[in-house]
Amino acid sequence: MSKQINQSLREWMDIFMHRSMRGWSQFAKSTGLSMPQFSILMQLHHKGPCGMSQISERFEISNAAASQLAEKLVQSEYIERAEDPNDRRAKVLQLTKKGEDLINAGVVERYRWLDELVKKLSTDEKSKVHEGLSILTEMAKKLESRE
Amino acid sequence: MSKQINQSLREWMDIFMHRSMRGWSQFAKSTGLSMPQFSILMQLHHKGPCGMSQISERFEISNAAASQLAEKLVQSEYIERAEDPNDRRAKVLQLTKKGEDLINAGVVERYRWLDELVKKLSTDEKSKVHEGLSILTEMAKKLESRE
DNA sequence: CTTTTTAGTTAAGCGGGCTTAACTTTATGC
DNA sequence: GCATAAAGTTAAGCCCGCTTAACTAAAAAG
Repeated sequence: MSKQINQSLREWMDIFMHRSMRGWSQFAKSTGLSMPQFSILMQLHHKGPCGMSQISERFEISNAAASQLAEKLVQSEYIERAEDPNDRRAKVLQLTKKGEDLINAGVVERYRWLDELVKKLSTDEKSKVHEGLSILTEMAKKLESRE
Repeated sequence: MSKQINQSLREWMDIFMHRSMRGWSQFAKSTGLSMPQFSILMQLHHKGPCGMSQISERFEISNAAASQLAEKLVQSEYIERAEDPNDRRAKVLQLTKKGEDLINAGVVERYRWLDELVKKLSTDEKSKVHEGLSILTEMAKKLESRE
């Protein structure tokens, strides 16, 4: 059984990742942002506001690099860089509305394929898919919260 | 129902994509390859051997860029660039064993998280997940083959 | 209160990806 | 067969991300 499920997981990832990876980088390009810049936006969207050092840690780049990337995103008004009230050395980076909108547009575009896919499923299939994914998501969240 | 399933799909993608995107780019970096170079390997792995023009089409870059990237991958022995026997202008790019091994190592590393996740599931949950994913994968393949 | 550590910025310089443009070689259309 | 189109390659030049190194400013440690 474990083999079967691993098999099906991998097959799915293979297909899915291919679509989404290429999709995201093309979307990023179409907005004029580089992948590193875009990834920072994604990250802020996913994990919420954070400081400069968190960026450099998560992306494994130097502090200087993070600072420079952030600067460009501030210039293009996708993020806001404010002073941390609790520590005046630190900054708080967060998405502006423009930034949020951009990511959401990307999500919509990216999932169009999935919507098409779902449309083709029967009601019964849909509910099975839903059930399976809910289980995965639940567990993923549980694990993530523990890290 | 359609709303529910879309919801669960998106939640899952959100989590999953975050992990895998960051994961892949870090893995690529650890191998010394740039993302564009690495993406080409992924692509060859996923879609099999192809010509130079297919690369430039799929990645939406110029022919020159594709050629230069391929050159580097040939140098580092991740791919092989042979003359197409049917058209001597064209080339056939394909992964070498070294290239295959690299991608597979990446896959293993990337899915370690998933394996952990699956381990935590009960037998019943596993079979439900398996069922759901199989349905998705089937349909995805059907759609893909039609493009 | 001084020393040290931490957060971030700035600038110089390297390497990489990408584009355009000029070119070679092979296939196709007429 | 000759002109044209197609597949790749090569080189020049640009922009970008990244690193190191030197610096500022604020917090923590003593």
